[in-house]
Amino acid sequence: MQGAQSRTALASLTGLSHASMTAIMSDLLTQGLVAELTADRPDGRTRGRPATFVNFARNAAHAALFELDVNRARLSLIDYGGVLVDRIETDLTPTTFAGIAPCQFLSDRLDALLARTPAAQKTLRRVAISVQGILERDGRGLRWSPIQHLAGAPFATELSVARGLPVTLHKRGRLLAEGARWLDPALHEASVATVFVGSTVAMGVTFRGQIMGRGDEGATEFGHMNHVPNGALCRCGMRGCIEAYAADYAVLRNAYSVPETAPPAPAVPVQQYEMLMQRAESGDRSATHAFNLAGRAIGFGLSRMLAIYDPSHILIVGPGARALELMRPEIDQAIKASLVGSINGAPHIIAHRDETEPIFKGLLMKTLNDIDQVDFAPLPSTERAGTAG
Amino acid sequence: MQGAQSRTALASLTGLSHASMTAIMSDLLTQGLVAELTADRPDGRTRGRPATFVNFARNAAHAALFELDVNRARLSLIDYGGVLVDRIETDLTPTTFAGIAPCQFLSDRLDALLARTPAAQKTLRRVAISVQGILERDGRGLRWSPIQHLAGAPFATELSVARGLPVTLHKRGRLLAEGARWLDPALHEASVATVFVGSTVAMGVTFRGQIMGRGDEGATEFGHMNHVPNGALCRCGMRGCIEAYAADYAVLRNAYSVPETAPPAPAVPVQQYEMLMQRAESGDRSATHAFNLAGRAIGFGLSRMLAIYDPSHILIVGPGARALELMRPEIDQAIKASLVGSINGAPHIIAHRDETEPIFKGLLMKTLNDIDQVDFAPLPSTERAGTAG
DNA sequence: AGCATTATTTTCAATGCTCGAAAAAAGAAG
DNA sequence: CTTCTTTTTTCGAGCATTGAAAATAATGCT
Repeated sequence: MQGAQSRTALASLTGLSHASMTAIMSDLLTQGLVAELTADRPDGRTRGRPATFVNFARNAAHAALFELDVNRARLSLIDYGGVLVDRIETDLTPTTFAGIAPCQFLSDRLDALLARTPAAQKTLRRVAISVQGILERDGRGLRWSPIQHLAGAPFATELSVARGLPVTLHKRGRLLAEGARWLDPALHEASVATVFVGSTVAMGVTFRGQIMGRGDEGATEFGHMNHVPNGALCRCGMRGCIEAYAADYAVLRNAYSVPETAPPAPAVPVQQYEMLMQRAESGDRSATHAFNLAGRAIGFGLSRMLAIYDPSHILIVGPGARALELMRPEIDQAIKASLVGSINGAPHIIAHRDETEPIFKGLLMKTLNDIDQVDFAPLPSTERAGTAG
Repeated sequence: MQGAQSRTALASLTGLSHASMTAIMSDLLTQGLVAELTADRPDGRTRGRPATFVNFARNAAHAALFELDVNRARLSLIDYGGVLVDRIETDLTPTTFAGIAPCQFLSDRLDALLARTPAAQKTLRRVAISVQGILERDGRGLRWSPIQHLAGAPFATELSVARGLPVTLHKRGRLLAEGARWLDPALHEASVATVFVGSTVAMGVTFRGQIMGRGDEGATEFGHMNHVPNGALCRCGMRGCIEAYAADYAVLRNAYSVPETAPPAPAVPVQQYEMLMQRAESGDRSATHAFNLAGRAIGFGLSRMLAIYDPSHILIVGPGARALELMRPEIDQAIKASLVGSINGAPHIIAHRDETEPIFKGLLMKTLNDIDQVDFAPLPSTERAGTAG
């Protein structure tokens, strides 16, 4: 979504008439949600009345986006135009949240961020947090998370009270789905499964453009789908999950022939995981074997998913996306051993290079949408979606 | 959907105003799609202006519905009011379609049906066929079916040409989903997984009232989800499918200790399957063991499904629904061994007594809807759905 | 400079769907 | 025969949307 468009372009993009577009835009202009760009853009067309471009008014609102991962916390300040204004990154360790309450940690980062951009303080509308794990049913806290000491306290509610702002919690898998829709216009209304492979294995799923999962905050637990009954020990405490074969810690464990019932490492440094890939790419037997096991787990998982849900696109994102080619033979073989795979053929599985973009994009779009839907209440929901093309 | 309702009732049911309801109904009345009932119904209310009930005009259209199963073919004539007018049943054997082309078989039954109700001939609008197996992508034929000799010929197209009528082919799993929505108003907008257990294992899935699957005719292949790599031989030719443990032929095979790589029986008589249940219910060890294996396969299948899709309701239908209590311990145990199951608890799984009703109901509603949407083109789609309550 | 050309944007009257309120209708109760 | 109750219809208004025409703002050509 880059919204600098002429009214005519928006009209054909949304399928509305020019007349409607004028009416809607004059509404939004008086509300101060969009602005006309005076700077005439150097685009090819010269004849005719020059188009006046409209865009979201960047200062109409700001939002703070936290992305919490096993080894890193990232806080981004974005404006209503979807532009990244500022960003703070912090390393996390398995003991971080043993030393500081999650709410306090988040509040401190937020202070630091706002200190650098004081102007955003007045227009800050929302805080959104991306987490891994299983959310409470009400979406206000975590029941379980691979990030140590994070589950338990309802830190979203605490932060909301402390700051007097709406704070939303989003499962990473769900944001993957949201983000994938915006990576490519072709995916926006398609059925897409987006698989994250890295410190965890997660999946976001859209079905004809709708994000699947129970309730508004639902998501899948692909990483914890059973692969082998009573199999390898997973971080979640269960045995035989896909993640226990395909996440970074699992590949590490298998590459070094650690028994698969050994407790998983709480966090794997990025470099170590990258090194494993290099070793496998250069032919190292034990590393290759570990990635084969990972591919097999993902392959059977996908084959089982295909029996229920048959997306038009399968994307692999995250640090593990680089290892897709190492895993592909096993993935293909597992899928071919199933009826759907043998009849429909293996689906197209593609790796998306930038691991963090889908999650950030998803968080960003979801939050801007929340601002539109909730904070700036009665707007036609088609309007922001229309700028996708 | 029983449409005999007063305009006032319909208004509150649909949420539309009385004024709109009057307008819509007068439209439909002049189009001849609905009729007013003159027979005053003996309902409690006496005071006030008596309500005039409106209902679908039964003679506005008719449809012929085929339900093809492994051992039986059933043809039903229904009218626009959704009322069953007549029905013909025919036993099928694995050799039936070796002797007669599917199109010819269907056409013969259709002749027999129409001979008994000649009045329907003029208003017959559509033929709809419920089948098992995997459809071609265009939905006009079968790639594979457990019904012997049925796959291959594009008999839907042939019949359509021969009769000059639209003929649609529907995967049974999909109809399960459609039918389940109409079994209970509470299910209509819910997320429901409906599992058929009997001569096959099939599943229909709705997500917030929408039926899932690729394209308009998509459905799931739950029965052919892999349960155990390289496991029992399935009718589909693959190994380790859930069906190869949980369908009637699989239970039979396991109960008699036939090796699980032995070719599946092409059809199992209903009585034999019922007898197995009785033996298991009265404590027979080998029968109990066979149903345990079936429960385990279904349980792991559901647990794997839950990792991706978490429905609010799980229904078990079909002949095997009677055996649910035999299978439930293994189902529960398999689900409890997964992260989602252990955190969210085992979902509510309920058996639906009448096995054929969901499929027939689904076929009926889908076909009536097709008549509305396609044949009586530009009607507001809310109108029929509104009569659900 | 003046006019034709081109493309964008706005205006305007009309359409279609919806609604709330009031009115009309059809009986029962008193 | 009047009053009451409930259903159904009528009526005018509101609202989002549209196509067509008009207005606008530039360039290109003579």
